[in-house]
Amino acid sequence: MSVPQFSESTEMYLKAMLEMGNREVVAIGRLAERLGVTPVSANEMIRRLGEQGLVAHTPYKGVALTERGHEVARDVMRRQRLWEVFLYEHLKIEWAKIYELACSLEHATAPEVTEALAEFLGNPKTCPRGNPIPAADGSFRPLDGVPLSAAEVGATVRVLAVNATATDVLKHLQERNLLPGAVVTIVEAAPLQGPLTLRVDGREVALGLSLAEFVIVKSNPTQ
Amino acid sequence: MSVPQFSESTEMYLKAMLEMGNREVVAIGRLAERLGVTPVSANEMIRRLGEQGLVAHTPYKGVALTERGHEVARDVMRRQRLWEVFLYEHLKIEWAKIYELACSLEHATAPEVTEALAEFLGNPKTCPRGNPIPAADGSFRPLDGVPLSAAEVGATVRVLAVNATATDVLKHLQERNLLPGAVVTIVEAAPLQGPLTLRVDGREVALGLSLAEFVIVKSNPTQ
DNA sequence: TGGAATAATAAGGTCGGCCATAAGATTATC
DNA sequence: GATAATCTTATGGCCGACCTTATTATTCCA
Repeated sequence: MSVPQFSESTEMYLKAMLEMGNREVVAIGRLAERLGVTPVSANEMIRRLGEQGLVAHTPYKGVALTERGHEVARDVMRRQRLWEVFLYEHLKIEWAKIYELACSLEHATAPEVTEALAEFLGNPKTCPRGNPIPAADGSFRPLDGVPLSAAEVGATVRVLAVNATATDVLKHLQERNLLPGAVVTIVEAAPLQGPLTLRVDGREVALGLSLAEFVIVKSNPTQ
Repeated sequence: MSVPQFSESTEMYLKAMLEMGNREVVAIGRLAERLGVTPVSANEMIRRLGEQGLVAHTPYKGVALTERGHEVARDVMRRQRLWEVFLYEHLKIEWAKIYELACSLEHATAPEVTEALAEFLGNPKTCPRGNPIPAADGSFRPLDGVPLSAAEVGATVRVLAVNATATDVLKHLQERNLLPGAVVTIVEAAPLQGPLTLRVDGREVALGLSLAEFVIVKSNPTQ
């Protein structure tokens, strides 16, 4: 009770935009897809968010977070990733489930709880999926990696983070050892948007391109 | 995301009924008051809860939890009080605020998080306000104390629990040292529903009757 | 026993966030 | 430059949970 400065829905839209493009313009269609709503609904919602000064919408071009919206989104993401750390490190909850479970908690978390939690956790810098946690002062430096789907064939790269949010996708990646820290060689890229063939921990695995988008890697790993 | 089997509103109604009367009949007017809604709204909601088999409403008599409703309410209360323990013991959050903050979190807590949290906390039996935490198997024994407002003048009693939920009320009681474990002598009860005069920790304090309702004491304390 | 207080019901309204359908605007591509 | 794909806007509808106002029913108590 009491907490919500912004509605859960508002927070989800803003966080999705931050996750998808930081400050960049995002197509409303993509956003709708990610949030599981129709494009029409997303359009309506974006109009409301625009009226509140949280996003800037350029018709037919896309939508971007305003400074204010970016601030709120960082705060939501901070809460979310702190809860991920707690769920994984302290409650020993299954890695693939923590995003979804933390996502519920984030909207019910008052500022003083967020900061006390951060303190309790020792002010972690990254969540268990490898993503950076925005700091209390709002500073936030996104990872500078590239999606595995964009890495060169033949290259050996290190997984920095996993960007996925759906539990089943996370489970799928975990089963293939595609976790932060993993060292991966891109053996082959099948034509026609076909799957990648990878070597992970000496094992060959196939990975669809759309899944490979979720795996953020560093092109020249420190070996 | 995902969690809510029952709406937040449903959970609040059921929990309030459990807090107010366990399985007993509660007047809809009282319930509405506690939840901060109009009696008309509470009536509507009780009808809906009745249709779902969670409560049994006898017109002009009041409403009581069904077995099913009692079960759900116990679960909500369990989540709530476990979070209270976490917020107080681990996050070091101010005692008077934990009810309200835990209340937000309770509705966003999936079963596996509840149980992992209980484990993490060492399966506590009571919350920081002294109230028992329903067990995972559903067993729940309410306190057998009486409200301080019903204690005899001259008696010396021990505070078992504080039943209040509003932060300002909790703060008020805390400032007067009326916390679980405190030993209190009822010095005087003013006439016409006037305040009680108490001796707490050697200090004389006045306490309005409606506030004294929130303080649950054991009549013959183990000294 | 007759009011006062309380409870219940009815009717109509608001708000947020979603839906479908349909029509029009723009952009991208061949 | 035409057509397909995408985006936007409009209209109307739904649901949950609340609101007000008004009417009727019941209970309690002096």
